[in-house]
Amino acid sequence: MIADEDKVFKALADVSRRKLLDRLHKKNGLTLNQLCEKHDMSRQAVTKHLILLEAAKLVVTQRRGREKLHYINPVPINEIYMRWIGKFEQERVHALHNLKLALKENDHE
Amino acid sequence: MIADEDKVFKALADVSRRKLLDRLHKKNGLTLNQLCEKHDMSRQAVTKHLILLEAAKLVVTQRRGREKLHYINPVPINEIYMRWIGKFEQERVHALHNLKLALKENDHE
DNA sequence: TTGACATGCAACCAAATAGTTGCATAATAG
DNA sequence: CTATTATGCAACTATTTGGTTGCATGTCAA
Repeated sequence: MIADEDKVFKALADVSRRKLLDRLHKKNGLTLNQLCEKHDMSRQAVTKHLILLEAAKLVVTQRRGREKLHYINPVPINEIYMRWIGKFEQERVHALHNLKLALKENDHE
Repeated sequence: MIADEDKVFKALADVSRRKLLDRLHKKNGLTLNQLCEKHDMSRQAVTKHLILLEAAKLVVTQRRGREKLHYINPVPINEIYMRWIGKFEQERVHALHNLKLALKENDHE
């Protein structure tokens, strides 16, 4: 069973949090202050979002002196896909993937 | 771009709505009343959830006389996976690698 | 036609959410 | 040491969310 499926879904439900994940995806290991730049809200608001992302284990953190580094953790998203989304979509996604491969192969000819 | 990415994520954020999708996945084309059975809430609460699922295009409906039939639609979930979740998964190994490096660095202190 | 059944609509309520501000604490640079 | 920087904590607020109840509408069966 997924430990905190609900936490993951709820964490992903907010566009600000998805944007934070996007930023960590582009550049991993950002500090809180770095994550606050380019976001139109207070540092404390960002902190709260990061707390939820951490609780959902979508982000893991590490202290370096007075800084807190944030790293994206893809495992929960993978689990969501494997155990929940997959049950609806697995066959379809695989079919599309195979189709894409086939078309790519065709390109090479 | 995904038309209503936010609506889909928000629709999936509630456990009652995920359970409704589960039930439609097991047996498609259920009426509102059938969906209300086995759920510990009023018919109107279920209706509201179904409205959100419909708005996110996760469920499509069809009238048959005085009944309303509900069908699961896997397309939005597929899009979420392909365009959003996939981009994290592609980098999964890379991200884990960075995390491992960071933790290792911390060890050296 | 009339009563029962299936769904729709609107007003209301409590709790959760997303945000704010102000102050506290801890680490680093000079 | 002291000032600055980076983060943490707490109280407060407005809005959204998930639920309720009551009544209305539309369809079907007897």
